[in-house]
Amino acid sequence: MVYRTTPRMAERKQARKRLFLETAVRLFGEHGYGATTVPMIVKAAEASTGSFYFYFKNKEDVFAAALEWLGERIAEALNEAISAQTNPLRQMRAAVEGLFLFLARNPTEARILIIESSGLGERLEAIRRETLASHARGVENALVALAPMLPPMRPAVVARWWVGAAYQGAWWWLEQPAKSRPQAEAVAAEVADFNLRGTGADAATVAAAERAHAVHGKKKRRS
Amino acid sequence: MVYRTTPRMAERKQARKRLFLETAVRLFGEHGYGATTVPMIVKAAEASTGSFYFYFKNKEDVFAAALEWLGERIAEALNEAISAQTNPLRQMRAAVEGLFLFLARNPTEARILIIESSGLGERLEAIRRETLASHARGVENALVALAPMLPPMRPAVVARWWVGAAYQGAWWWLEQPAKSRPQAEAVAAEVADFNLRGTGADAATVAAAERAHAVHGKKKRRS
Amino acid sequence: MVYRTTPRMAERKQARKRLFLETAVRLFGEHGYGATTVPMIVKAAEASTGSFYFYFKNKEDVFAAALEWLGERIAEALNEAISAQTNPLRQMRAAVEGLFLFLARNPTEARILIIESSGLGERLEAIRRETLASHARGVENALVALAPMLPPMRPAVVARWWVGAAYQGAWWWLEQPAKSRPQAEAVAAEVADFNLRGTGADAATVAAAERAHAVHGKKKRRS
Amino acid sequence: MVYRTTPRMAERKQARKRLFLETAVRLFGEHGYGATTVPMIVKAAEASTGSFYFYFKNKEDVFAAALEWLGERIAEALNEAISAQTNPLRQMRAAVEGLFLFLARNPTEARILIIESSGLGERLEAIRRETLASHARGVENALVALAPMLPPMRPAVVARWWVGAAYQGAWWWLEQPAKSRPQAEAVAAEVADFNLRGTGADAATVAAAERAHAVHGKKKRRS
DNA sequence: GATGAATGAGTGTTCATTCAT
DNA sequence: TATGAATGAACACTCATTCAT
Repeated sequence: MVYRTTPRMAERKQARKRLFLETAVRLFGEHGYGATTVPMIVKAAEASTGSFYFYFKNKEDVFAAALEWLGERIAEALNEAISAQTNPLRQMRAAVEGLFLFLARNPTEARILIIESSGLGERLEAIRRETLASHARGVENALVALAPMLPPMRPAVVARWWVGAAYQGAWWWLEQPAKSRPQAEAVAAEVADFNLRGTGADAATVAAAERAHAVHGKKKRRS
Repeated sequence: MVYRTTPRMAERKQARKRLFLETAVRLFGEHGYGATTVPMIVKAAEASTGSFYFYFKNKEDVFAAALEWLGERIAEALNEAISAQTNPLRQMRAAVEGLFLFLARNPTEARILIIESSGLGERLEAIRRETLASHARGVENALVALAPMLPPMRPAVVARWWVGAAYQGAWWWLEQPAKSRPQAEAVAAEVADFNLRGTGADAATVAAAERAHAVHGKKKRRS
Repeated sequence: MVYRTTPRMAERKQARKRLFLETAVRLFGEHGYGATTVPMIVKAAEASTGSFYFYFKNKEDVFAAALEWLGERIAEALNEAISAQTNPLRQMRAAVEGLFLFLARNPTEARILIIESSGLGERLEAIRRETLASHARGVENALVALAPMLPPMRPAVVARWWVGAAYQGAWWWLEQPAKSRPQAEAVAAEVADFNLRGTGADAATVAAAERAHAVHGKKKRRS
Repeated sequence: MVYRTTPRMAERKQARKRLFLETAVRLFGEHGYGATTVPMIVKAAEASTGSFYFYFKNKEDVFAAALEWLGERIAEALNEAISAQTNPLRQMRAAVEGLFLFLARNPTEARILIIESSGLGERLEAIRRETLASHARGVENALVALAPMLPPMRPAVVARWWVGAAYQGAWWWLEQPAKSRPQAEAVAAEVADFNLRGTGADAATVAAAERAHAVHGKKKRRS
């Protein structure tokens, strides 16, 4: 007596949309926005044009959705990495490393965030800006928290090039021939070192932060 | 019996090509490679399609030429900034500041170096890579020269994100509403500080370098 | 869950393609390959550019298809004409007459086989060669069958100019102002006579062949 | 004191035009009318666009000139071949052989006469028609002269496929891989045999013609 | 929901032709 | 005369998008 309409269909629908999205992210990453065509996506997803336009208003729409989805995935990855740490300094370190590692491990998809900065219209640009900004935010907060111990600086700004260095590092890493690449983790640590030193957080500062932290919170992690 | 091309004609030809080039750089910077069409360039240059194809083999060809030309202009600017300094540390600082300022002052054109990283074919990608790499090279050399005074690091790699921070900084700066932007020079200095500290060149190192330098060359510039 | 293409749709599709094909054959025949443009075909077929390229990969592609289609139609006509005869000599005669009449009756389309021999790329040239060759083949077989009664000759070669004469005859006939044209059938017979005599099949041979034939198969047609 | 202007200049001018003409004939033969571009001709002739348009009104104009020039060359060759014979029958034979041999020996150029039958505009078509017709004329005259000895036929028409067979023969010959080609002269003779037999000129007729001829003219030709 | 045929504006590019030098 | 820069119409072809089935 159960009318099985909505649940399974909704599921299917979601799956279909997700399939398009994944395909789109990959193709956009590989070829860029302009050089990726709707026929390409449709073919790669083994679907039909009509189906595509059922789920997305237009090409820009998929790109936006792809961007957002990717942003979420990165945010998740970062949050996980950060929340594993409680000490602000360690969090900062975790943020760069997390970002770098995500980029290094999802190269094609990640490229979507690096390429095509302009000419995509306000809307897309806004989404991308927001994605990048959200990466920076975590760092910014940590910087603010540590401000007393650091040389004077504009946290919002510094956070930006902190992220810039991570991106650039990932880019460089990806350009290396796969066989002669250093360990991703090693490079991630190196970027983090560079950035941490860049903020002026020297050995003494680090030690101080550690101590300060040890006093307030004794615990470490949730389940 | 041979009808030579007069110097005047050659001059005109040069000017025409340059006009196309400048127009192209601007438009590519504004809209990206894919969204800039040949008709757009032609119209903006107030020329004709045929004329365009007389000077350039391809759309790709103009882009390559534009990239190269821009690369040269940046290199010039950097060289000038760097060669005004003799102390390696100051040179490094001059390099970041020079790059940042160039980007900040030639925003549309500079964007060409950031946009559309993939889908442009090997050739264009190679030119772009080379342009960016050449920026990093100056920094790299300085890093090598200072190696004994710095913590261990891969100069080639660090140079990359050094440049990355400058780009990201410029980008951030450009995004700010023009009226509320901080002084470009101030931000440039800030980026330089960040980067210098990032290399581990602390106050002591700087002082040491200054002294070392003072011995060889009877000083050069103001404090 | 699979949405099949209904038979009606398949039918429509076939019809559409055929429409393009017929239009193309006519235009190519009238203007030649180079002077026939895709817009011309599209307009004449009252369709759209996109539609055209939905059915054909290329301009070259339609030409190839047109050539093949025409070849089939001619082959059909010839086979019909030939198989109405059983005596090899009469078959040979039927072949020339059939070819001539086909050309004379489908002038514009037929022209496609004569025009633009070079500069069409290997593929097209191959198709055309094959079409012409297949005409010659029937004649060749008959020549081989009759070899003992004829002067020595290279059947493959002779078959070629046998066909050549038919083409040239048709061409000449088409050039005549429509009103002063002799009866197509009369000219066809004349070409056949010329060709038959050319092979050396004189009155005696013909008679012999008739007799030989009469023995096996109890006659077939009228005098 | 001699003002050397006109004579040498006129010479030069002629040479230039001739150069263009030769180049054009070659290229048209190789690629066809449509696929041969003015730039191609200009480049191959190592001249300039302006120069080209100084000598020819337009592209069609060169093609016409090329056609005419080629026609003259063939006519010359044929006349020479024919006038070496006095007996009409031998002349007919010489005509086919001459034509075949010319085509076989000047393949690229000759192709110009086979390709591109339509779509070239009335004027060009007329020139081409005339060129082909003039080949047929010699044959036609001979046929008329021999009419009493031959079966009834339309000389003008038969002459056309006589020529057709020669063309087709040459075409076939040219298609053969160069190394496995039979001797051009042998094929020429074969074509001539075929054609002669086609006219109904049997052994008896030939002998009669020989005799008739021997009576009137005793001489033969120059060295 | 799904399909794919249909559309036509728009792209990159070529080429015949003109004309100032 | 000779040159080659300049023009713009036209071509082959693509692609985002719509819509009848």
